[in-house]
Order: sequence, then structure tokens, then C-alpha cells
Amino acid sequence: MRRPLTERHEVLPALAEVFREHGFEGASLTRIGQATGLGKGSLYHFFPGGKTEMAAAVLAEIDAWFEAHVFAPLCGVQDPERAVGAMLESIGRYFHSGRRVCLVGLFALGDARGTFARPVRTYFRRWVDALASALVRGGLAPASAADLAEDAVMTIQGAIVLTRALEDPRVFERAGSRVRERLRLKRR
Amino acid sequence: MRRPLTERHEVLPALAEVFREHGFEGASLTRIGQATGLGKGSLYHFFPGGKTEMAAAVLAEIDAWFEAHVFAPLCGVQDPERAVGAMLESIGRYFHSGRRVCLVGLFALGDARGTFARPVRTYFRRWVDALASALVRGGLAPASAADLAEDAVMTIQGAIVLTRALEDPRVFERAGSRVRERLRLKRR
DNA sequence: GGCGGTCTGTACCGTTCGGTACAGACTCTG
DNA sequence: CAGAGTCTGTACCGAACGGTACAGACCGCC
Repeated sequence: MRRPLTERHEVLPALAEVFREHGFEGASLTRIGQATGLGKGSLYHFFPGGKTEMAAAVLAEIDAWFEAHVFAPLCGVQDPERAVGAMLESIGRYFHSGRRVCLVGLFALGDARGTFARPVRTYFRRWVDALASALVRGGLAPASAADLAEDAVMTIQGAIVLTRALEDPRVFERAGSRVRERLRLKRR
Repeated sequence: MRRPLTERHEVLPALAEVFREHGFEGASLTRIGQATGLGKGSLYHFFPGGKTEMAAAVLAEIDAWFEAHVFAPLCGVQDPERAVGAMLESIGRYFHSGRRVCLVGLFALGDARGTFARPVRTYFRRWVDALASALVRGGLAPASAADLAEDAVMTIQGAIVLTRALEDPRVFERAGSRVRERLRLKRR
């Protein structure tokens, strides 16, 4: 019936959700097994390195998704102003208006600090740089573009924290319009 | 030598650091015991409710500290502009320029979501409201004061995430100046 | 010095943890 | 259908988990 059967990357979304909901330490193999519908045997077949390898794989897929849907478009040839708007829209959908946690940000806060420091750093640096490059192509000076990009990324991260804390998605929406306004304002 | 011996609140700082470093689920009683120098027996003597009560006590102390050193001054009689500046300075010292995690924000991201939703919500709401009140006393319209206050708090939270991710305290410092500038800019 | 209560280290409870071993059910090839 | 190889559920391991029980160390007090 099914092909060579499940492939490794097919379980990644479910895996990611477990890590998002419970963090690295809180994501037990039992929970992971339930969420993916896989027994430990299958899990260790796909991820011989255990939980660490699972989390690394999830991070890698997240990074790939952002590279394709967020970072690359920012660096692409299309109108930079439109690219920035598209980013904010993608981000809003991806994070479910702040109800969904940013796993990379969560790991940055300490859940599995040392282990994933590198991919975490790379992800955020790439995000800031990509956004800054779009702003530069939009006519901004490199210095203020970098400053503005850094501000935008951290505002989004803070918006996720505050939205979940206050349990009110409008917080995230307001943050989005604020960022949009700031990025547009500085253009001229 | 020592008085009735250790009091409950004397172990709270060490306790808080363990939760900050490992999150709620990652903070095992063994680690807590090592960090506080107390055996399980003593811990359960002070916190009959176990780990949950420990975390609640830590949150309560954090809240009290912010109430005394951040929120109350913002609502006080002193010059609002000076109060805002003092807040940013306190915050910077408290969070070690972003190297230290905000435990309340960490809990908001999911580590112990349901259990501490109430104190988490209260803490952030109080923070935003206190800052907004200072801005209103500074001459701002209530609506834009609320907007600006929300933006400042989320920027600080995002700055902590980004500072730790990039492992560069200057990120936090830059965020501080940006917030300061924004809060001053709108005054006139 | 004895007393009563507060405090604390140790041993232990049942459970769950991350990880391993392995038998057998599957799919494909011939 | 036979065989090789891939996949997967179950049972199991030692360690560590959160939490409890309790004997005794320690204290101010008389």
C-alpha cells in the first residue's frame, strides 16, 4: 500500500510541534512517539543520534523553510518594499499571529543552549542580514539598514513572547503594523 | 551561629537561576539541590508543593522586585522622562545586558505554560500599563502611550532573545538606545 | 543537662527517562 | 515462493525523575 514507508522528513512537522510545545528537555520520547505515531524503534531507525539528532533535523528544516520563503526573497531581485511586506505576511502566517512559538528563539533562551548555539546564531544572523540587504537595495544606508533590520527581527521575537504572555493575537498584529510602518518610514 | 537557619526566601535567587538556565522541565530536583546546597528534605520543608511551588515562589519574588524597582517608580510622582530612563537602566542591569534570560518570558514561551499563565499575564500587563502611565503623565495621549509602551516591552523581550542567539551584548545595548530614542521622540 | 520543635541528609518509593536489542512483519527482487 | 533487506512494535535496560518517610542533628529555652 504505502511506499518504502515513511520517510524521515515526513515526521519532522509533528516532531517540531512537540519541541515547540514542550521545549527540548520537556519533549520526552514517549510524547514524541505519540505525536509522530512511531515507536521508539522507528524513531531510532530514522534518527540514530536520538533526541539531539531529532532536534537538529527540525532546526535544519526550519532553517531551510525560512531560507526558501523568507531569506531568499528578501535578497532576491523583486521590489524590496514588496519583499519586506511579503516577509511580514509570511511570518504572521507561520507563527499563527504569535500563538505559535519560534523554536529557534526558544532554544536561544536556554532550553538546549550549548548544543544548538551554532544553528541558532546562523539562523538569526541570516535573517537580520537578509532583511538589511533588502533595505539597502531600497535605498537605505548600510548602517541604518542593519540597525533597522535588527530592530525588526527582535520586535517580532518579542511580539511572540508578549502575545503568548497576554494571550492576545492582536498584540502580534499591532507589532506587525508597527514594524511595517518603521520600515516604510525610513525609506524616504 | 546562624539564626533559625535558612529562610525560604534565602534560596530563591539560586532557585531562580536554575529555572532560568534549564527551564521548568529541565530543572530537576537534583540540580536544584546542588544549586541551593539543600537536600530534598529541606526543599520540601520550605516548598511542600514541590517544584511547582518553587517556581511560583520565584515568579512571585521576581514580580515583587519589578514592582518595587520598575513598576512603582514608573507610576510614581517623579519626572516621567527620568523614570523611563531609570527603567531602562534597571532593566539593563537586571538582565545583564541580555545575557540573562527573563524567566517570565521563558515561561510564556511554553515551558510551563498552563500552570503559570496567570502570573505571567499579570506581570507583563502590569509592566506595559505602568510604562504607559508614565508616558501619559509625560504628555502623551493614552492611545499612543499604550502603543508605545507595548512596543518598548516587546522590544526588550526580543532583545534578550536576539542577544542570546547572537551571543553579543551590544545587541541589547543598541535595543536600549533605540527604545530610549523612541520614547523621547514621541514626547514632543 | 534535659526538652520540644525546627531543620536536614539519606534511603527509598513507584514512575518515567533516553537508549538498546531483537524478533518478526513487511517490500522488493528473482 | 525463497531470500535479502528494510522497517517497526515490544520488551527491556540502568539511570534519573519527582516525591515521601524518617531518624537524628541542631537550636533556643528552662
